[in-house]
Amino acid sequence: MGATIKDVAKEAGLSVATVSRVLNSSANVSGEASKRVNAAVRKLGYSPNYLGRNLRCRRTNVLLVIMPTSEHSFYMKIVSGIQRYAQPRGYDVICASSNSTSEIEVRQMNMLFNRTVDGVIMLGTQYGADTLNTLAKDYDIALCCEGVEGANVLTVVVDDERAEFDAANALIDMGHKRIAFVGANDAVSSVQRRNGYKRALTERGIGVRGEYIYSGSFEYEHGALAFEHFMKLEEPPTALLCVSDLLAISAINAAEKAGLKVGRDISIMGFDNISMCEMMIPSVSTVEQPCAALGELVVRKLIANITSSGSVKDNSRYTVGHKVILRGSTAPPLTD
Amino acid sequence: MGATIKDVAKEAGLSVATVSRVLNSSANVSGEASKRVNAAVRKLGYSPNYLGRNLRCRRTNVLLVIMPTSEHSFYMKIVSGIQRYAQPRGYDVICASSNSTSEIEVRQMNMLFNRTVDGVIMLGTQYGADTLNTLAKDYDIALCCEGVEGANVLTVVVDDERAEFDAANALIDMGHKRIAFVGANDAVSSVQRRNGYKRALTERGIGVRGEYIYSGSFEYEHGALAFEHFMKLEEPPTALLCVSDLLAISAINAAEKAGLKVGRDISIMGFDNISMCEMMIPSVSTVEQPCAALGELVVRKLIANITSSGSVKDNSRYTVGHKVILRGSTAPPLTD
DNA sequence: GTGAAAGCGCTAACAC
DNA sequence: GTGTTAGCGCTTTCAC
Repeated sequence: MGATIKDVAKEAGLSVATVSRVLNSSANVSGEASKRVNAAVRKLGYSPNYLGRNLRCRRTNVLLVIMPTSEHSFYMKIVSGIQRYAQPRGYDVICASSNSTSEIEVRQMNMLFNRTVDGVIMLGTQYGADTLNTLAKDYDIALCCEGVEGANVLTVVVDDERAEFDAANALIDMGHKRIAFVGANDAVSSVQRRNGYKRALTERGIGVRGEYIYSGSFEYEHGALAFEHFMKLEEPPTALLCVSDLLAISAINAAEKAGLKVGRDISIMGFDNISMCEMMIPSVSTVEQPCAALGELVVRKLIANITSSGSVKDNSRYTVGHKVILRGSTAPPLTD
Repeated sequence: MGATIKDVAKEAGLSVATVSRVLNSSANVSGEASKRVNAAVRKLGYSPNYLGRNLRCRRTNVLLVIMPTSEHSFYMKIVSGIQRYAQPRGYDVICASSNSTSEIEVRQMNMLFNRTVDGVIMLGTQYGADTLNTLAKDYDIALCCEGVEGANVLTVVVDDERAEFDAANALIDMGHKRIAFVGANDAVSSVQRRNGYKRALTERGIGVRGEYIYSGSFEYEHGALAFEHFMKLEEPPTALLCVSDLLAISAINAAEKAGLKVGRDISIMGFDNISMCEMMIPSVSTVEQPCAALGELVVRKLIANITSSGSVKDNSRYTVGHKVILRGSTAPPLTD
């Protein structure tokens, strides 16, 4: 163990330069040399030290994905999409979770600053627009799933406004008029989705009621809390549009506990299309975010930025298509 | 961007050696020097290049966790436990997913061979015992959750045999006699759990029936397949003991679809205690694997191995405590 | 308390 | 087609 390129050179009776050439399969090496180098590599169990290589080459071919929370299969699906594109192109993808904590996120970002990785994809961030804009000048970063208002940084998201607009329309098409929205206060995605929800109601001639809009967070319990809030109203909604599947599932559980049959007495819809949606009884209607497509697109653009060093960077905002999926948790309303 | 230690030295009017000393807060630096270095660092926006540092120091203080699949919150919980211990001790934790593919796993392991990371924790592996034993000689590796028969490698797991023994006994205590086992063919953990299941039945004077043992894989659909298999029997079981929560949930869905009420007509129990267990209706009885404890212990021992370079390595197998958790998906049997 | 210089393992320019 | 060598950015020994 611990053999270096020098050891290989000695073993093969060649110079380190030639060994390096063979290792990097550059042209201008004789078959004879290749053979001897490969034999030496095998014999010594040599593996190139990437610290040396990367230091010299000023790049690592490693990309870091920072997730707000790791206990959410949705994010990992995006990572899978990222990997599927990046690996065949010579990039390793690693991930880390910030627990939505600024302190940890900064710490992860250090891997970018200290050259451990070539680029970072953030599936949500605590950074503000100003900081992101500054960072984007010097480093290759990208946002995915969750944009930041005013950040001129490579961003790939679904059109949240339009997606929730479509979801709300699907409920209206079923006959629902009393549709409530379960949102998370702060996130851009949540705000956009709320806008889409409002626009759908307005365009279809249904008034937007303040008491039908709940603002909590992405934490699980807020689904149940929202449900309880709505049920206390004089005229409770017949459908709940939730800003995430987890919130929808939380609300579904609360509703069932309260004796309602979801998908008959009340309709509840999520967002994301996590795998749990199909595992639940009833299965959960939702808006699909195309994780693989999100991941692939963002990493493709990021790699383009990394390799096009020098020329101007692509800081655009891209959107990928969503899809409303109706399952067992939604149905026409019993009452008007 | 891209300032080096040299630039800082020049800016501060000191040598690179002194700058390095300040940066690493070593003794023997005057307050004056510190002040000037820090000012220069701030002014230049300097961040040390870890490739240089790590190359020189021959370590990276980065640990890699390889998961068989990333779309499984259970693994990420362990990663959280690992992080919680490692970060305050100066180690960064990154993770990658092998999709249970040998090829990808080898590729991830390259980060160990090429010195990108100091150690690897595998939450399941495709490697055989021999390979692992060889690797463990030269590198710092550890297994967590899923051991490998015959591998003398640092391993931290729950006592699977005993855990499933306890789970089976819990069902027997409820009055069940016709208890079936839903296992995954290959994995050591599954085999151990089957042994525990058998021992419980035997010790309580209940015969082990071959047709009550299903061998599939950890893939979701096998829960449903197992359920269907058992229901075709002349004397179907009254309880299913599944080797994972996901399999249990799959079986629960199949049972409900077949018109059974789980937690009354049939009892179904999982393993792991993933967060979904509490979100399901009915909530899922299971055996808790203490993820945080697993992660903390394995990384503690691994770091000890890494830092005790030279002296002999700890290749022991440690177990951490499990806990049977009874919820809505299990109940006394209706019939004998 | 500080500086000069060697060297970690590697690649690539240059010379032959 | 191959070898020599400089140097990537850093830490650390050794002198002073």
